[in-house]
Amino acid sequence: MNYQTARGTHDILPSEMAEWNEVESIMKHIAKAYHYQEIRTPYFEHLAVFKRENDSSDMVNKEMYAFSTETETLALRPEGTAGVIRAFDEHKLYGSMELPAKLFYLGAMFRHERPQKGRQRQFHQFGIENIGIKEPEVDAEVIALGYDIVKKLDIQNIKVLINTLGDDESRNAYRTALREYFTPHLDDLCGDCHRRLEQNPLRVLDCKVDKDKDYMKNAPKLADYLNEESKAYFERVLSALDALGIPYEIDDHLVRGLDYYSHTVFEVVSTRDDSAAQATIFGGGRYDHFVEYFGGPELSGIGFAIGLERLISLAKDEGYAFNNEDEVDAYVIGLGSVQKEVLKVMHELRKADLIVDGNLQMRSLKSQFKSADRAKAKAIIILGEDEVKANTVNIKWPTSKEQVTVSMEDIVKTIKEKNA
RNA sequence: GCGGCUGUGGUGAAGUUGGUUAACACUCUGGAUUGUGGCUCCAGCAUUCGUGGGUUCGAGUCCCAUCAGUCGCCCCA
Repeated sequence: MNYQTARGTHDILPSEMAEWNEVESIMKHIAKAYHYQEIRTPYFEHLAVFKRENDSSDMVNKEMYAFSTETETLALRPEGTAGVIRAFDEHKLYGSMELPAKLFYLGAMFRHERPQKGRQRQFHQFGIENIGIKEPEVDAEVIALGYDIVKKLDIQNIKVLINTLGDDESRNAYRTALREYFTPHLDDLCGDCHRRLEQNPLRVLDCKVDKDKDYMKNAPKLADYLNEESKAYFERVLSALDALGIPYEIDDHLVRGLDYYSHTVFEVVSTRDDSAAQATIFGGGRYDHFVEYFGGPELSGIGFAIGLERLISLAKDEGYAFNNEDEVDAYVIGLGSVQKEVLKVMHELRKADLIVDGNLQMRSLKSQFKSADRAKAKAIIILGEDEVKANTVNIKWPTSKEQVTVSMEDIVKTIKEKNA
């Protein structure tokens, strides 16, 4: 029997938690600054929430953890947006919340892919959804929020890729053109592309298998099928980004894997060489019909998701200094049979809201000092049988080596004064 | 899902054409030194080389399978 984490899953160990907590707190902080509110949806939902008709994405078609009970078919969530929109509609938040509804989420996602660096089967995403208002400036604001997070972690080597898929009219016209164009080449297209041509012809352009074929290069361009409205919308998004000082690159091949997008789509990628194949830090876009799909009104929304594992690993690579907050205000050393007294002293200090550790074994003074060092104690309290008799303790501050003897009653006061 | 590479203690690793006590460094544990440590010195810490089979008189070293990681593809966060 082999007891190890399932393939593509990972324990986050105590030594790593400080980084996670810091990154999560930065993200929550920034989300708050943009006046977003947190929402938590279940880790599994009815399969149908994720697997929607006409969805050609691999994530939904090949990578989902789906399972059945006697009465229902469920799936572990592969992404956050579907659950959030489902909740938004189910609880009719469009009626009770000010629009745009500004929501953020944080949690694990599950995809059955072959693991690699920056790609796990259980991974964590922070994401936001801004639902109900369709204005180019909102799109820019959403991108700015993600950009702020990345910048806050001192990640410099990135670029923002952006594109527009246009509105329904533009995209339909373009789809028709693509189908007409590719149908004569059908025999020459790869298997995935056959499916894509049916479900979402835009993604044929994205195909890496067929990309070098001549007819690919001469394929119709989306830009030529955008109507004036869509072009104007995109222009305003770009000019808003300019106003915010966010540099970007227009990438007309950026289509993105999820089929529900329209208008603005974007992706922020690392430009570091060591980022390997998994360079995308966050990505997202606008969706026009998602809210209706789950039974709500016709509202447009926009959102993105950030991969936490990738973000943390990049922040480290880029030299971001994480705080190590595991130090202790006081460590209590006991000499002789004083365990009970040590316990009492610790108890008093903890009641006073201090972080305290101490030694409850019979151990040599030396090894106890070692433990105190390891606990990064700001103050070391030494308590022996003599002190117990005299109702005092010795307190030593390791950095200054200063030591005082105080009465039991004054420990909390002394520690608080000296540590501050 | 496809192809390549890798897998030795808590960590970084050495291990020659298979040859019998698995180097070295760090960490750790104990002691020198049960009343003031972080230096120094001494001692200890892998019946075993990811796991399971096989070849062989003999396997960490060869073969097969399997698991995991990693790189590329695909996809994406």
